[in-house]
Amino acid sequence: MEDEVDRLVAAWRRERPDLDVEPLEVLSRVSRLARHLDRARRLAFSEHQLEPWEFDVLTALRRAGTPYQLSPGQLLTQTLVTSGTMTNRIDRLAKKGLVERLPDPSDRRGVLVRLTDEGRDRADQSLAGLLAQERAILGELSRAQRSELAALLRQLTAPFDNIPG
Amino acid sequence: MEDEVDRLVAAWRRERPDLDVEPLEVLSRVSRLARHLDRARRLAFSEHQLEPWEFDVLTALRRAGTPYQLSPGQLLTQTLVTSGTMTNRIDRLAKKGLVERLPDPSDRRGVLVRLTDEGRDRADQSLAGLLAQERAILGELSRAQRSELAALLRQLTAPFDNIPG
DNA sequence: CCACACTGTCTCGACGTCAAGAGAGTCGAC
DNA sequence: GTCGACTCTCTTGACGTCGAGACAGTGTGG
Repeated sequence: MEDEVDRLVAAWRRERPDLDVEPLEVLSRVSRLARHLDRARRLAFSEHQLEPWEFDVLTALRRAGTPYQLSPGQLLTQTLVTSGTMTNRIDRLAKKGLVERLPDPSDRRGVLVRLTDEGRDRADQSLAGLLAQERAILGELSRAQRSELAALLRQLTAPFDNIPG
Repeated sequence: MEDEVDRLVAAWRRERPDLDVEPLEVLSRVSRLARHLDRARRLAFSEHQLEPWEFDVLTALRRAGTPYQLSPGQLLTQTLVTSGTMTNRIDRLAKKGLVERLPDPSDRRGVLVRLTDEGRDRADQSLAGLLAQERAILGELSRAQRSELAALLRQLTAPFDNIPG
């Protein structure tokens, strides 16, 4: 089945036959798919009265395991936002009672963000919802294809995740 | 090589061994990679004094071929933004002299957005820059792997692009 | 020919993000 | 010890996006 990127690539080949636009076949699809996923996630989370950004922060803390706390800096690397954004997110989640800020006992510059009990429940509930939705989207692919796809994507993400930039 | 999603998935398996988090192997990588790509594109375009959103609109018009014009509605489906956003983008591009608004002769509700000569030049220049950068990112993969990856991604994007949602 | 539902674009206010930089605290070299 | 480079978090102001709705124009069924 044809998608929007097929049309996009065909158009470039007509308009700029001098250029090799093959990279777009992969990376434009990644960008567009991510955009579709954002929209789908927004819808899925609205049933739990949760925004995607709230989910990202709460689940990062949930994954950390007891006592469910991380520094703002650790949250930055997991969520790929800037520090100003993270300060703002923590403020709002704290106001809603889903996280709390504690001083870091071992570094007085530092802060620890800890999940409250309610925050933990919300994280657990919405993760289940997200997985259900993602499974539906991936229904197109066989198990073997999914693992093939994951492996190829890992090759592209690893440099970004390991050489900080 | 391990990436951040490997760590994320391992953490979930430890914290929530009752859940099957395999879908994250694919879709979390897509979202994170898109975020890294956004940052990289922002950097690449800054050499051309162009924002990513400007690139998206100008190249959509460029791809349309002479006379390089599309309706705002057509631009929406290509760029995956809302109509309010597109109005705003067209305003700003028009103020910079890169596009102009013309009345649609066949529908008096409608508008046609047309690329100016300068807009066309900027689109052409920055496309070349983007492709160079993307080629560097994809250097990790062989030609066969890239086409395998493109085919798998197409299966996921096609439903979104064809069943409007 | 005239309702009436629909389409295409724009307006508006609220919101989240970013980049740049400030301020407090840490730690190694000397 | 203490100077200076570095790290960590937060502040600020500008900016872009979104969602909801307004409005003009279209075109179809009765």
